[in-house]
Amino acid sequence: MTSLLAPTLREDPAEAETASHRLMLRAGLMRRLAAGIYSYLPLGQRAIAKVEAIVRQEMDRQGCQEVRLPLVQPEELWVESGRSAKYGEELWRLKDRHGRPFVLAPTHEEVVTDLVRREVSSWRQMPLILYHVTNKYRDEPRPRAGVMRAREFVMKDAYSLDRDRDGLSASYAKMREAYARFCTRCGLDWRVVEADPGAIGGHDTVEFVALAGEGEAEIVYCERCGYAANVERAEGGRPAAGAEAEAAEDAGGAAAGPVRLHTPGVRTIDELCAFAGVPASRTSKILFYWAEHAEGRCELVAALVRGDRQLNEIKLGNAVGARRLAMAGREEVLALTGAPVGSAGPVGLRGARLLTDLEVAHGGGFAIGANQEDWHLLGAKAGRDFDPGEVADLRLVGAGDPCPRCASPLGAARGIEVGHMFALGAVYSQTMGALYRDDQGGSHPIEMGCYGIGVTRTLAAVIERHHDRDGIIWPFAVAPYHVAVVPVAAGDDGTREAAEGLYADLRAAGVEAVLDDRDERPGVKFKDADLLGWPLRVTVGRALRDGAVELRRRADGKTEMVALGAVVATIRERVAAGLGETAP
RNA sequence: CGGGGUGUGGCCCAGCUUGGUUAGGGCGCCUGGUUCGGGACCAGGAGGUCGGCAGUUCAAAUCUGCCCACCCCGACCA
Repeated sequence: MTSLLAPTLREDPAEAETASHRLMLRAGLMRRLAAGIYSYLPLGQRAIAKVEAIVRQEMDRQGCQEVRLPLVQPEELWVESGRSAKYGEELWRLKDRHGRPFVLAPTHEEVVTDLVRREVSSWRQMPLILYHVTNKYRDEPRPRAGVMRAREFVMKDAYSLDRDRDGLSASYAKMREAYARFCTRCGLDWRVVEADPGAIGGHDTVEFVALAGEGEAEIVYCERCGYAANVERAEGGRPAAGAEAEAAEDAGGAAAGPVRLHTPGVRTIDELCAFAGVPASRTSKILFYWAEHAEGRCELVAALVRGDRQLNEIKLGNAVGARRLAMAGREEVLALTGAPVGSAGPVGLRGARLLTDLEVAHGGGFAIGANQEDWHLLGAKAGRDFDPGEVADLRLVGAGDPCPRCASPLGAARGIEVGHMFALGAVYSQTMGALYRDDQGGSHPIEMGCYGIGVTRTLAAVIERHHDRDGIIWPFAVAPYHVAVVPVAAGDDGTREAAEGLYADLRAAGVEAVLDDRDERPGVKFKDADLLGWPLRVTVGRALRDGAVELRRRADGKTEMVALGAVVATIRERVAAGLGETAP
C-alpha cells in the first residue's frame, strides 16, 4: 500500500452528507473536480470495474452484444428525434471549431436508431440487443450526494431491436432477468417497481430500486400481492365499493342537493374541517395549473382531489398531455372563479379544463368551495352538482393507501434508482425512419426497448447498503480487493518477511490482495482497513509465535486463528464463499 | 431558477460581530529521535493570492458592492 494511491481522510469531508458520498471521499475512492464531476482513484476505479464486469457478464448471458458509441453527437440527431427541445438545458451542448452544434451524450437512443436504420434492414437481423458502458453527461440543475446524481457518470445502456411487439416483450423479459441478477450479485436489497414513462415515451417501464433511506426515489409496495410502484406512478384507483355507497348516503341521496354554508375567513382545508365539522376525507380541493404543451401553447387546468390527498403533478401532466406544469397565481384564480383560492370550487367552473380524481368522481358528499368568497357547499356530488370534466387518477399514493390490485394497505420506502427499462415500441424508429422488411417484403418500424444501469450510482447504492460507523463493508463481488495483509510491528524482520511471503503466495494463488506495508502503527492500519472495507483482513503479528495469523471478517468482526501453512487455502475458500453469498 | 449556507496551507476548523505589527490551532506532509495490537510522543521544518475583482480607510481575512465556486432544501430530473 505504500505505492497505492488511496488517500484516506481521518475526518469527514465538509462537502459530503450522505454516507456513500462521505465514504467514497474518505476512503479515497474518488475526488471532486467540479460539481457532479469526479476523478476516480485506483480503488474507486477497481470497484467500478467490478460492477462493470458483473453487468457485462449478465448482458452477455442474455446474448447481448457490446459496442462502443460516441459520447459526442451531432445535435441534429436530437433535433430530428425532437428531444433537443424536450431535454432543454440538461442537454450539454458544445460547438466544434466550425460552429457546428454537438451535444455530450446523456443517453444513446438517437445514435442507436441512426445506426440501425442504416445497418438493419431485414427481419433476419433481429432480434438484436446492443449495449455499451460509457460516461454519460447530463447538465443537472442540481447535482447532489456525490455520484448519486452527478453530471458525468458511468452508465450501461442497452437497446433491443425486434420485429414486433412479441419480440420486444421477449427482449424486455430477458433484460428484466439480467437486471434482477445484476442487483442481487451487487449485494443490493432491491425491488422492481412500475414507473412513469415520462418524456421518453413508450408503453411499459420499470425501475430497479435499491432500498436506502437516503435514496431519492419513493416507492410503495404491497406485501400481499407483490404490487410495487414508484409513487410517481402508483395507481390511486377508485374508493372501495362500500365507501362509495357510504359516500352516496352522505350526499343525501340522489334527489338532494348540496347545502350552502357561510364560512367567513375559512381558507384552508384544516379550517374548513374545523368550521364545518367534517373530516378532511369528506372535503375536496381544487388546484389550478398552467399547462405548457409541446408546441408552447398554454392552457389553464383545474384539478380536483380529496382534501386529505396530495395531487400527483406527474399524473396531472400526463393526463393533460403537458410538457410542464406551473401553479396558477392567486389573482388568476380569483379572476377565473370570482372567488379567492380558499373558496374556489368546481361548480359552474368555466375557462379552465377540469379534471377530477377518481376518488372524488366516484365519491360523494364533499365539502367544496362555492366559488363565492366565504361560502362553501356541503354534500356536493360529482355528476349531480357539478360536471366533473375529465375523470382521471390524479392523487399521490402513499403508505397505508389501499393496493390498487388487492386493496391491502401499501407500504412505503425510499431507494436509489439503479436501473430503468422502457419498452419503447416504435417511437424512435418511427420518427427517425428505422424500418425493416418482413418476410413478405412489407416495411415496418423496428420495435425498440432501452435499458439503463447507473454503474457509478450502483456503487453508491452498494455503500449505502453496506457500511457502518467505521467505514465501508464491501460485498466480495464489488470489493476492490478481497483481502488485506496487515503486518503489525513493522520493525520486526520476521513479521515483515512473513507478511510479504503470505502476500506473494496469495497473489500467486490468484487472490486479490493488498499488503499494508506502510510504516504506520497498528491502530492506523486497522482503522484504514475498516474504512476501506476489505472483506477480509489478515493480521500478521503476535500469533506468528505459534506459527499462525489472524483472519478477520469485516462484515461481522469475527476473527479466527489460521496456521501459516493453511492461510492461502483458507482465504481462497472464504473468498469463494463470499462471492457465493450474493450469487443469484 | 427560488430559499439557506460556506469559501482561511492537502484535510477539519478558529479568527470576522467591535478593521490595527510577522494570520492561528488540530490532522496530514518532511527531518531526527523514542515508540509499536485499534487513528502515539518529543524536537525541528516546509507549505497561504484569507475564492476573485473593485471600493471605503492611514490600515481590510475582518466593512461595502459586484462576480465566481461549492454544499444543503425546493423546483427540475428517461
